[in-house]
Amino acid sequence: MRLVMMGTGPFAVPTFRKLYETDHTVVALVTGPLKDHRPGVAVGPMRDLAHEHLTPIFDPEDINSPESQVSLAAMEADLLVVCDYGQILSAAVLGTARLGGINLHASLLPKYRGAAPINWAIYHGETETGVSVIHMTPAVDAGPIIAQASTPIRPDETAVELEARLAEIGAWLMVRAIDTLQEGHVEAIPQDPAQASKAPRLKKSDGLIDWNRPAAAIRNHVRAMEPWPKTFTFWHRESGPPVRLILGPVSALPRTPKGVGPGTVVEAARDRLVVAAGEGAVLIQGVQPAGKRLLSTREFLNGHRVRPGDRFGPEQAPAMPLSIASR
RNA sequence: CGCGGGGUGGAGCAGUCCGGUAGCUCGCGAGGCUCAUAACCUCGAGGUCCUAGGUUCAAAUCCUAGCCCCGCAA
Repeated sequence: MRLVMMGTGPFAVPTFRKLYETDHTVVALVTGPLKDHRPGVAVGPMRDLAHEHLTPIFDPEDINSPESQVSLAAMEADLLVVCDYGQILSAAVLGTARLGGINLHASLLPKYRGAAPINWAIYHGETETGVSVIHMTPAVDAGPIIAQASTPIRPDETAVELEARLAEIGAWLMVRAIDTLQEGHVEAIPQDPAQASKAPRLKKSDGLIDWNRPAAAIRNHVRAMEPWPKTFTFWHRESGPPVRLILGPVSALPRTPKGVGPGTVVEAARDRLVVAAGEGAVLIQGVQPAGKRLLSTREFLNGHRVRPGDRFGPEQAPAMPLSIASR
């Protein structure tokens, strides 16, 4: 079949690579426009792969514009293979290929529809997720499911690690789906809207830690927000403005410190930095101060006088120890 | 010219505004204490304060130019 690959981000790379190992023809790569044209800026693995195989690149600002549709139609594709592309395709665009488009989505649809399914799955403490290949419809991530595969989420797996695994599984699933499509007999299963949930694109503010949540939830938060926006909090000192800290790896400690409110530093010595959470406590194993690289807790504490009793929390509202009173 | 932070013994930082003896927490070395220790005590080594020029009696600190590193830009 004549395939048009549509993808931009790293999640699409394994799928794109695998297409070249099939008997199908990759007619073109459709990808996001280059943002920074300065020399020396990497153009990205998707473009590199296309160059390597002498595949033409099409990178319109707006894929749904009439001009873009004309260009797509001229490719006379059988199928649009879409993965981590970044733009929503109109019905007209989907119609430019004989069989329409299929999309690889990194969740067990209908759960976690949207741009950041991996991150939100980890954030919510899911122990299993997967990939789905759907037939594309104008409603985002809502088309009938052609193929699906699940995988467990390891307890300490970060979003980056999970994404890499799912991309590989997804590439394999995509190729299988394409082959079944070619054979013509596809039993696509409609999604149950009642089971649907949302996984919206991440915002920087999604990285702000809420120390009132249980320690285990904070740990999930930290591993979910990789590689962006990361999780951060503010260290409120006796003197000077609050310092923004990006958290490195953290562990959840089961014991809830007595007599202090969530966000209070309960230990700050050597290589141990422990902060009270709403339930349990969080052991911070690495810290990145604003404008600095990631420091081990030991390095950080050598240079910064964090003391037990200091508060971690949002930038505003020091939220003086609300409850010296014990629980 | 995208925005911002920074360059001070091996690590992380303070000192810079307001020029005047190189400081803190560690690490390293020697010794001591201890049944013992990542604990504690004593002593010690180790620094062109990024570079070049300028101002000055005197520059880590002020002025000018440059180099390099990092974070955020989704």
